[in-house]
Amino acid sequence: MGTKGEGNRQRIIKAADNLFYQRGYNQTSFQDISDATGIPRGNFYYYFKTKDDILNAVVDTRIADLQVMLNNCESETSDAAERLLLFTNILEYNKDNVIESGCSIGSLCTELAKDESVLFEKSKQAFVVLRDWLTLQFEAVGLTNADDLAMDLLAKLQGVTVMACAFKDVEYVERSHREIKDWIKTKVLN
Amino acid sequence: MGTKGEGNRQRIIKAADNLFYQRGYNQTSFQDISDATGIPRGNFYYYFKTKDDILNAVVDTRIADLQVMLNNCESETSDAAERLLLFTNILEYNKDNVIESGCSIGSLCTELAKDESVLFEKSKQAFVVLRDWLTLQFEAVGLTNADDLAMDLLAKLQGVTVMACAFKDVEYVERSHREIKDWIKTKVLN
DNA sequence: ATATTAGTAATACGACCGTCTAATATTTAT
DNA sequence: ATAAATATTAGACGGTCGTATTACTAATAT
Repeated sequence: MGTKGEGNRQRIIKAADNLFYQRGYNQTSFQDISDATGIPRGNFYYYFKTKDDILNAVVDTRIADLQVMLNNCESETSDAAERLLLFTNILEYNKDNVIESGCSIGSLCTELAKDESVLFEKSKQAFVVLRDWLTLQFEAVGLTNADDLAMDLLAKLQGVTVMACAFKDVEYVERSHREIKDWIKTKVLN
Repeated sequence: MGTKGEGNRQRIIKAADNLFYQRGYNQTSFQDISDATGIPRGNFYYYFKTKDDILNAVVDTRIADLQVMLNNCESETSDAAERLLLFTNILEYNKDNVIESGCSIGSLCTELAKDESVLFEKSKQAFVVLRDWLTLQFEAVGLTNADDLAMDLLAKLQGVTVMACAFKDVEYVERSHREIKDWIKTKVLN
């Protein structure tokens, strides 16, 4: 069965993932993906009915990647507070990409929120995964307003990302990362 | 001299302003602006050489509007701390739009950062105006790291905006607005 | 009144978009 | 070996995009 086919499918998704992140969904054409992969446009429709389907697959892989990252945080330590601190490292780990293109999830939601389409709901799913996981961790440290704190932490990360991308400031990212970790510690100690 | 012409020019800018906000820059066509104004496409090029020129004019009017708002904050009170609190009211004042389309400045920068073009630099100017004004206010209350605090406040607003737009949550905006005002108060009292 | 300018409007251009079809090649199963 | 299923490829389709050109009307100045 389609082992070679799956290879091409994966290559299309991976290239689309990068392009959607670096150029935006609407600004990425089939030709762009074709150029990036060497796979002719016509072949895309063997794997995906529409461009929307490609985005669906991209978001699914992004969510899967997130799950892996969250699982790594969980296997690293059983201390929920420590897990939260580990989680925030994505900011510093991806700081170069953040400065260049923002957050892959946040910028996609921001873009698709303006289309009032079903694609926005799909892009939102990645945020839901993060929100739910963060809520669990804040609950695990005994905080009652865990969901609020989950939203607050995500908002902090998104805010830093938007400003860092706008002003192309690496030091600002590093400083903000430290302050976010401090904020987590103060919340957790109460 | 062209009084009627200026009228049409203003109508084009205003319609483009709204459409760029609600649909994004790249997703807004000349046809969309034509439909919104009743002004035929062909007439646009009498006032603007390119679509980029329209965006330039839109950003200029947005900055002018921001200046008016900041001047209102200044004329309302001479207390810089109070001015900062007044400034944050834009979040609650525009909460319906925020939930639907995000921040007009932030989402534009996020979109255009992916084009690596000169348009991004233009869109960034609105952020610069806000950052400079906020820095002045934090300095006026005697804080040494005023520019950092200006960035932090903008990041808070942007973060709340992204999350509020993603989850379409009005109560979250209101709660966050209260917490941002509390944060300003704690910073100002030290 | 008439020449000149300012402003309006219709339309065409080439390029590119997402989509689709049909022909071909490759792999798999019998 | 051959039929069937899987996979690949090129090219055409209609539509829309930003842009440009041209003809037209309204206003202004001499």
